[in-house]
Amino acid sequence: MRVLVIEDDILLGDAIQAGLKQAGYAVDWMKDGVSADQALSTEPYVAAVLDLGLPRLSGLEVLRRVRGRHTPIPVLILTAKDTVEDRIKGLDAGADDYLVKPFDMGELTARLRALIRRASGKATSSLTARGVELDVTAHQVRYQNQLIDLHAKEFAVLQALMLNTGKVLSRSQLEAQLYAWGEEVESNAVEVHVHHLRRKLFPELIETIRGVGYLIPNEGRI
Amino acid sequence: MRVLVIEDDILLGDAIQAGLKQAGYAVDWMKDGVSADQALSTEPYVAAVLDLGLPRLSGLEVLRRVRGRHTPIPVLILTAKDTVEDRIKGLDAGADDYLVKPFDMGELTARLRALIRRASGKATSSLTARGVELDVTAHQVRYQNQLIDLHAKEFAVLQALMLNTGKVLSRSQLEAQLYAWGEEVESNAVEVHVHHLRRKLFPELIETIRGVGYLIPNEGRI
DNA sequence: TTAATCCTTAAGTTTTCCTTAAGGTTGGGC
DNA sequence: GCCCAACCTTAAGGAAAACTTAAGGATTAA
Repeated sequence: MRVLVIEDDILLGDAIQAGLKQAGYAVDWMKDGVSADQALSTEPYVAAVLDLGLPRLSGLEVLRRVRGRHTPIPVLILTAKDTVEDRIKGLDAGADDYLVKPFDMGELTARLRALIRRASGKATSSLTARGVELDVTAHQVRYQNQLIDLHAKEFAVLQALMLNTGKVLSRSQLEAQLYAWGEEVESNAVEVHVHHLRRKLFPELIETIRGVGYLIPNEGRI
Repeated sequence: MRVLVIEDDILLGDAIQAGLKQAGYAVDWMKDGVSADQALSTEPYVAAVLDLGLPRLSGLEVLRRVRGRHTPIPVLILTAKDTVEDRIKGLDAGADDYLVKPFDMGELTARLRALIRRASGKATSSLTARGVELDVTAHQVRYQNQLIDLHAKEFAVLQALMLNTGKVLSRSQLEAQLYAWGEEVESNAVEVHVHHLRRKLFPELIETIRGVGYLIPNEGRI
């Protein structure tokens, strides 16, 4: 789950980045509109947190460009308390939610979580596939009524696969979702996580499509 | 299209009910949580509009019970302007969208329409020809309701031919699609893959045009 | 800071599958 | 009907991909 934070204020940006990492996201942080726009058009983020007051290219313009490309990524905008006007413009330009500064980190993560879930088209905050239930909010996984202890990266891999049940995700797609810019891996780390998941849950849960990637099959397969 | 409205305020509930009926829905209206929960577990609604402040059983609890039964029905919650907290709890509990009171009826119907569309629309990118169904995202092929296990290169050949149903593809055209620059093949590899496809599916699926190439004929031909 | 936990790395092992090539078969031109 | 070329069929060797394991490095918590 990779998110992009677009914020020019160093103090605030740092706090947001830290808070979101704490919450388990891979976080990229851009400090101006141009590079944010660039990043949004190339990297697979699940959501973006966007401050409307930005140098070089306004937040509003970044948002318009994103929507102009028909990118359906959820965007949460940050506005100052007194700029009701901006907030409305933001929502009109395609933002999905807003927060008024100053705000509580807990609220930010909660809203982001809700946005991501809604965007994925899943009704509940828990995903289920083949008897495995993954609770996004509580960061817990249950199988045969047992709590399974998963490490953060294992959880992230499983979540990505379960959000895309029935679709193959290539190793590089998984990596792109798991690692922020600058923390890429150059080894078989994903393979190892998959291996651990299979051991902690059950081997058939994750299928290997040789030469293509991994998938969790849909229920109802033979 | 049957929807359930859960609202204890008589005035508001009546207005919502009238508006939705106007918009063409069959509307049931429940005024407390217990009966709403009851109705949701027995009747086939396509969506629910849920006020969070309810007597007997809170809206939040109703929502949790619905999701606890893994009912994937879209739920739109109504909240008062000053209860941001509630709204977030609602979204986390599995609501799909929210509206802040007071709201415009037109907006309610618009959002509801969007939710229902999203819930019913699940796009699968699959090709079909002569009873063979190829799902690109899942990397799966089905024939006579059976999953057929294809290797990566076989899948690629079949995909290329199915994307061009009714057209002849020469061996070199196929090779161009299968191999990146620098890994060209200098043997009859494509022939072998075609052979395997014919064996795993059925021989007539892929026709040979001697001296030209291969094709999958259009439906309606021999 | 230390200690504990978790993640990445890398090397060895296993598995899968792709190419290759040789021999058989078919089809069409003469 | 014969011959050549194109295509089919088969099987095996080798190579690439994925699995497994363990250790050291990094990160987090105390």
